[in-house]
Amino acid sequence: MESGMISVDKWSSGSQVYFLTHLHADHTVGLSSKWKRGLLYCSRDTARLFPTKFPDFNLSLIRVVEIGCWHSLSLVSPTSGSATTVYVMAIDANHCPGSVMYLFRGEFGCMLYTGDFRWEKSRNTFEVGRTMLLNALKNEKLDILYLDNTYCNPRFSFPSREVAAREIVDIITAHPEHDIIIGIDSLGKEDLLLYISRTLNMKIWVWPERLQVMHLLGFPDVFTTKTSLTRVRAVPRYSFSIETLECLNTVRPTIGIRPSGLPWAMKAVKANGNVFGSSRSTSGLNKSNENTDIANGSQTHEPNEDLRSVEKSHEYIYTVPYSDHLCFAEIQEFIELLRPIKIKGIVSSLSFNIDPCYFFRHLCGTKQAIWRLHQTLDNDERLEKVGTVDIKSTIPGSFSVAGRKRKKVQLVNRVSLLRKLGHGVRIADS
DNA sequence: GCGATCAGCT
DNA sequence: CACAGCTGATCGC
Repeated sequence: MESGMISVDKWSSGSQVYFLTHLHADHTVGLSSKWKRGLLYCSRDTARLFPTKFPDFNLSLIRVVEIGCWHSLSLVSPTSGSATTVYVMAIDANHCPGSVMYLFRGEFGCMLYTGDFRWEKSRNTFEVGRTMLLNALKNEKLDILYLDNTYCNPRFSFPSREVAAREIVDIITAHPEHDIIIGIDSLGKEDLLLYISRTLNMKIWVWPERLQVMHLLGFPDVFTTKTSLTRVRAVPRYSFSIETLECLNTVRPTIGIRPSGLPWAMKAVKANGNVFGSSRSTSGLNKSNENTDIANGSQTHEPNEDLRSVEKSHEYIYTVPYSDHLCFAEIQEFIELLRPIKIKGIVSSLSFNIDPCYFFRHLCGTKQAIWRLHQTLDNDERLEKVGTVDIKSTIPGSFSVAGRKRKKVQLVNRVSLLRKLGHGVRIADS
């Protein structure tokens, strides 16, 4: 059996300690109420929410990592077998309540695992997080960055959540006689609901389990399970469909709002056949940035803060690019700030390319020799090669990595295989 | 019968 | 397409 030191969002055996970035289901594949493989480190909010997801979990195994503080762990070096100390700091990831990124320092070097995150300059806590990260790094190099590359392609461009939230409020205001339903998940988008509530001075209906989550997180008392108190309801995304909307409209005029970055990403893919295809306007409402040369490193990519990006995809449905993952421009800013030696995406794709190395290798520290090897290859070949560079040769102590895979639908067998892979990383295997 | 995993859907 | 997730079927103990 493999032995290792630390796993992040990865729950197979063989590590000494385990870290969880946030409680979304695709990061907890393999975790269960019967967990007993070792200590589980997470943020305070995640710890607070833990029993709602894993009711019989042995809470004595949970260790809270306070945000912004260095924590030390006494572990056993998988290479030498002797005691070694690892330091870790959690930093707010602004993805969903409790979500954090982890910065590790140890014999393996310095690594940052972002988990899912967003990096919005306009957010009022942005400077706090940025300063925390830079102070923690001091002047030391970041050996490896495990990055949320969900939307790592210049075509994936959407505004800040602040802008998207205003658009959502505008839609609600423009429908004063309508009921409104908003599709959300079991965790995330709370800030959007609070913004709607504050701006329009109304309560928001949520389903009972969701109300419990709101209470556990200490949100203000603007959420209710009483339908009569409000015309705005946040409903589980899985129960949000055209059929649902049509059914509701037989009773009362109702519109649905889908907050998601995904349709914009997908539209870019669909309009061009692939993400590297020639630029073409996809809609009068949504103009993605027309930048195909990012890989050469000569251009910057500013977010579209002022575009009208609401899409009416159906008579009753508005889709708004409110994304809890960072867009391409934010990825670029994040990498330019940190200048890691090596980048590894935590999402790998079979259907279209989102490899951060393809777009940002010119921003990486000292790995030019490796990239140079591939410079004579054509684009397609290079794309395959850079994704498989073995980082074990670059980091003392060695890492072992498993990425979260995106699914490709045509190949059914492949899909079930990929499902097993899940998320996460284990560091410092022997 | 139970939990874990998988298929299929949005 | 599939962010993150649900339901229901099937598998293994």
